[in-house]
Amino acid sequence: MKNKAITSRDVDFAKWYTDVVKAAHLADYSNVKGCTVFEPNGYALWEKMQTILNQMFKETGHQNVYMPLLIPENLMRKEGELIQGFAPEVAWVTQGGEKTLEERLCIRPTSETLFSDYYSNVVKSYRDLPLKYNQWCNVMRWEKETRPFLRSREFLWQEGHTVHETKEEAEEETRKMLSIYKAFFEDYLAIPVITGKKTEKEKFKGAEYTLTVEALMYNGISLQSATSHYFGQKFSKAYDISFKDRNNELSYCYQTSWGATTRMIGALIMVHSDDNGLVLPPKIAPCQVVIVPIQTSSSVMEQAKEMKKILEEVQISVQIDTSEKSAGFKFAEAEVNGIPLRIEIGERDLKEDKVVVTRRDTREKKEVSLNEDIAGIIKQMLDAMQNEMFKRAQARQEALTFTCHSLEEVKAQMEKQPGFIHAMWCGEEACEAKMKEIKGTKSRCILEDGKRIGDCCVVCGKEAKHHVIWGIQY
RNA sequence: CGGAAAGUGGCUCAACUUGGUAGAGCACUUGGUUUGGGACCAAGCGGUUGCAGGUUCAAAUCCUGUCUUUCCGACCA
Repeated sequence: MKNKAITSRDVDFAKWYTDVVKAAHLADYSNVKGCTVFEPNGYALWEKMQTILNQMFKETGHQNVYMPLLIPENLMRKEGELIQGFAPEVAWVTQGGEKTLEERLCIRPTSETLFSDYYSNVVKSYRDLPLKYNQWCNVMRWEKETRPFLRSREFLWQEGHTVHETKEEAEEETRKMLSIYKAFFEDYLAIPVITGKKTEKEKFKGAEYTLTVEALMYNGISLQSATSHYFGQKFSKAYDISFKDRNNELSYCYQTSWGATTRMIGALIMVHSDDNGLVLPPKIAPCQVVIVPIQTSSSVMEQAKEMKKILEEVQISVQIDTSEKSAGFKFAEAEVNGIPLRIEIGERDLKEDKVVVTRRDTREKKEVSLNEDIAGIIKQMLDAMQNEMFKRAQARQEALTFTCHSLEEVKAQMEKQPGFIHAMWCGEEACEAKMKEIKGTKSRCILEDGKRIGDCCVVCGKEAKHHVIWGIQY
């Protein structure tokens, strides 16, 4: 039976998205525009992402720290390009009336300035380098239009900020973090991504260059999903992060920053979920298996508890639905919440020494005998589901990836079905602006694969410099 | 920030045009019967209609402002 509360994905994608957010109890609206309540299911997903990313960051030598929420205006203004980029969306603290530049405070939209100011105090010698810090925090950007997880005014993220002795080391760090994000998206979120360099217009203001992870949603709209920036010495010179190098000379250090946000939850919804609600890849699902006792008799409950124990022994996360709801209600609830596998145990099964296992993504039911290695079978099913979800997302991305050689082709494609567009570009901003006239098509990233799919810029026809992926973004 | 629509118990909506005691279904609570795809019966709880102001004998209803949500643009993770 269809869940009446969820609009069909193919009828109204935007409505479907917000319906899933609400139906799966991920988030609720608050009284302040763009500030959402993270409900237990939504926050559990974020915690799971944090756990995995933290491990990846720590394995690569990063440490967590915490910087203040507030930034004095004069500190914010030291690096010119950054404040220029963020000025319209910075929220100021007006408590206390008129203030001087030193006294006026803003809520962090990002923390480059705070990290840089701190680094300028602690970095004295090449022996102090590198410093590889990360923080998990909230930031605030005063967005005009907001959507849960995809674009909110307050959002949660991690921002890594590192300082290095050499350009080479900093650039290597920038690349390494990009590859970590790519691995996280593909191996855990089961979302295929493309990576590349942002154009000058699309890069993070204040960076020398920005590397990006771009994903394609079910409806063909692109989502900038994580970024890794190389700063060179821009901030170190503005904030005076200098040190005595190996030749006893004063040098400015090289910096990076990289971040990923709660927007990843939005990506999970828009890539994998369906008209029955959330669908989660097993490796990111806070709860991987729900056991539904059909009856509440003690023999059934005993079997459910036994099953939970067996699965937990092999590190599978399990919940038993002990509510007094009907079986059908529990099935639907487990589905809308996106729990990867559901195990049904009832009187009928006890007699036959079996259970019924259902996969959330395909909704296929399978009978498994209790005489078999049930934990092994469940583990296999989770692995298969993880792999198949990635492959399905990959197939969808490929089906929505097109190559265009003229502006007319881009226009025709974007009006018919948006997606990733491969096209050559001359490097001029004017041509990017022309592309934008087509339903807001923007460059997603410059591919660094060295391939050329043509010699001429898709817009002006002059000599092409870059192979670019274009798309309409969230 | 421009254009459009909406806001009535937790949810979906009715009553608004033509001002006159706020209703229904679902959910929730209690009791009972149930349980293999969103169970059934019975009895209950819950709203001064987003907020503020105005008009009026009287406002969910008319007017003004404001906040929030959704959609379309512009801006952006």
